[in-house]
Amino acid sequence: MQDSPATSTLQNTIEEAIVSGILSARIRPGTRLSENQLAGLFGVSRTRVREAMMRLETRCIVHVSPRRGWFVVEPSAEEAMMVYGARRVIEAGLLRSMRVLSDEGRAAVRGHLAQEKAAMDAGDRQRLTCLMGDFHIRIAELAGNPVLTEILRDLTARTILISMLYQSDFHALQSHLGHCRIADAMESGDFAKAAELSVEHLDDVETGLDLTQRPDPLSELRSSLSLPPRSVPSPDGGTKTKPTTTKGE
Amino acid sequence: MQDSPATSTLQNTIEEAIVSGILSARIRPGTRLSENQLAGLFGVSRTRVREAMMRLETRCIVHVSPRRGWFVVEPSAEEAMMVYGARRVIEAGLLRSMRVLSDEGRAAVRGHLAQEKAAMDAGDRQRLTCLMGDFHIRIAELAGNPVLTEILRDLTARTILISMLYQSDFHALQSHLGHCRIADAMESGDFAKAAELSVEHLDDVETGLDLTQRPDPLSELRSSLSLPPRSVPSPDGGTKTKPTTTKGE
DNA sequence: CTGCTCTCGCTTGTATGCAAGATAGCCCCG
DNA sequence: CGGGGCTATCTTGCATACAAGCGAGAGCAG
Repeated sequence: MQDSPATSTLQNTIEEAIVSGILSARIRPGTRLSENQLAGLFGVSRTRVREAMMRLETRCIVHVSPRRGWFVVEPSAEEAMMVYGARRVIEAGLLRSMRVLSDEGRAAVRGHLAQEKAAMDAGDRQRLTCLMGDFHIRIAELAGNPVLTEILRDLTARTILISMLYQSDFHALQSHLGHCRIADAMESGDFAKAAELSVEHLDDVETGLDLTQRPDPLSELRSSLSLPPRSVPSPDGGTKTKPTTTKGE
Repeated sequence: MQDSPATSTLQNTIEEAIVSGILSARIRPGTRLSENQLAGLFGVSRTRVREAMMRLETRCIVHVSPRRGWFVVEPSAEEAMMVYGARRVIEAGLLRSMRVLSDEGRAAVRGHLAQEKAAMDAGDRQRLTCLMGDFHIRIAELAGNPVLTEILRDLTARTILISMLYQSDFHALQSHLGHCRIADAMESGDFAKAAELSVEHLDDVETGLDLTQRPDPLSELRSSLSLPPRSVPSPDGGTKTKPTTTKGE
């Protein structure tokens, strides 16, 4: 199976280090990723860092502003909606395509929900964010299609960036309950219902976002000057260029 | 403003040239892509070619065999099933998520089907392959989600590679009729039915593949020797097309 | 004639060097 | 004191140089 990242070890080290940093909410959107810094950090030359960056760029996780630097993407409100839309489609389709839930599958889901609950009780928001995203990846995994799993992993990474940008308050309990309901439906073999619940759940999460709070303080100025909304590097709708300053926190 | 404005135009040129070559079935799976050759062809240095290759590699379109070269992927039978599985999930989910079909949408679909028919009547198999893949991309486009469109584009590219490997006889008429049925369901507003038809259609296409005909004639020998399954993509070197050689047709 | 070995050439892998652009800060001017 | 331009510096962009590995083919031994 060629989809798994096992090609060149160190190369993927850089790439996956950043992805895992995002998945665990340790790297914020807009973070600048200096080639030199990373090169020093990993003890390699810029060449390999650049390669990792370009790979991440094709995965829509990182973005380059020419001659200025690499930045972790800050999805716009439109992109955010697209990502959630894509997740709704894929996850619902995935659940609907499932026929049985194996015993290991059930155990995995149960175990995951327990972890969610533990993190919630401990108030560990960072870990919770990570687990909340992982839940959907787990489901994709037990559907047994690595292609889809890979796709959802990247979408989840973007989702986490989105929530770091727009999520004012984290309705952890609500999300957790959503997951539980989905799991219940799956265990009862009603995958159509699980699919519906999944759509609802993603809707809830998306509604919980405050998409009015702009990550780019200049966007309204930009539009009032009728400048191109955002530089769009890839056909899929792009990321914006933004000064290096992250908004104060 | 669909593609890169002025920054990495050439970069994307190499990448998209290869993808479009695959989408139009002009580049066969297993084709060797020499960095030097491509560099000369595009008038750039190997660096940029390598960058394009790595981007394509993260999209699972190209594959590198260390110190031997870059090759267009030759999906295994398992991968082929995974790709079809992913497409079923995504396309069915997509159709099911649609609510209306705009007038332009209907026109686009109709126009596309007409093109299919024309190519079929003309017996232009290459063009037909291209159009057949494009149909699904078109549908994704009119769902209005660029994220999903992008994903499906890459899956379609892989699908075309798969069909070049495993499709012994091309049931063009059957596929075309499948497309027509899906379009009909969409026009009548019955997207659930369109989704079902789409799943059936992809099933048909997949069933039409001869997944027993191995792209790697040595695979059984390899497995009987308990070597790693297919780390070397093109060991036969006989009938495979070479990059600059136009194969007769 | 067959089979082994060694070498040469061609491939990618990686680092480095130089060029170009953008930003920030300074200096000069009004 | 404020503003405009200039330079200094830091960033990426790209090409090139060198290193390392794999394979094909020549040459040689049996």
